Amino acid sequence: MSNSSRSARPATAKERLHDTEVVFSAVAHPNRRQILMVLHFRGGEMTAGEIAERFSCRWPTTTRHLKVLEAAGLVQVVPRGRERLYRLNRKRLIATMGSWLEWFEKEAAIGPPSRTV
Amino acid sequence: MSNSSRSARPATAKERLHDTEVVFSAVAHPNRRQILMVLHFRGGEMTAGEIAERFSCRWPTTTRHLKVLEAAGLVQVVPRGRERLYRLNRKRLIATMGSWLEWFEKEAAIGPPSRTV
DNA sequence: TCGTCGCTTAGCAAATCAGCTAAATGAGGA
DNA sequence: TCCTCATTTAGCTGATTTGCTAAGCGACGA
Repeated sequence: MSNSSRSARPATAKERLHDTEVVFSAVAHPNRRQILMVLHFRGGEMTAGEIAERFSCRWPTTTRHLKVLEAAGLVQVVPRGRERLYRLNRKRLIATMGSWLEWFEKEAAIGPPSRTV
Repeated sequence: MSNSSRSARPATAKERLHDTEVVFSAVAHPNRRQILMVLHFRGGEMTAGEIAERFSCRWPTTTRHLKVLEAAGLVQVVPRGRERLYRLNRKRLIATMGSWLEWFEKEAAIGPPSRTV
């Protein structure tokens, strides 16, 4: 993740562009959206196993989805014994998608951002 | 498009699910996000040619992106002479993505929607 | 220390996607 | 009528994605 939430300094345009890219790609898949939902509605924290047992696909497939979400900065992992606790990064989800969507809420007057895409 | 904006009756859960799916898939590609942006910041209406000339890829490729956006209900086409005018459906973009995102803004208390994904 | 549990990694196959070129279509103008 | 312009359709190719199974690995309990 090129995520700004890791550093104190505000994100550069390039970083924001990258964030948009990885987040939008991550949420493109229904199972990954579902994982985020489940995670959110179960309090924001679940082990890999708890997540995997809720899906029809095999465990390794879920693992990979989780890796995509992690790479997008939408979840973080905390190893706990032999389990892995996945934690939803709700703030990042809302910030990244929300600020993209906001461009369409303003009336089109000023002109587009320099490729915020 | 299974879009509710076409009929007067409120969308069923199944339709909303489908809408989420096609919209999120459509905005997953950077060029398609860019098309929506350009369209928005140029007033919401452009011909296929005006759109195509802003992109590095060939015209047929842009045409296909436009078809994806159209199938998602994010743009509508109005033939005008030998041109095709593409019109942004900003309301649908905001409604579909916004209402999905809203699930994460509420505190997780009530439980998830019945597979709104 | 040995087996099991929880999960990930490796690697394969099928499907989908995004780019391209070439050809087709349909409206308008000469 | 015939040509050209604006755009789409058809069809190919290579890259990426998503699913799977099998194997690996570290933590824990017996």
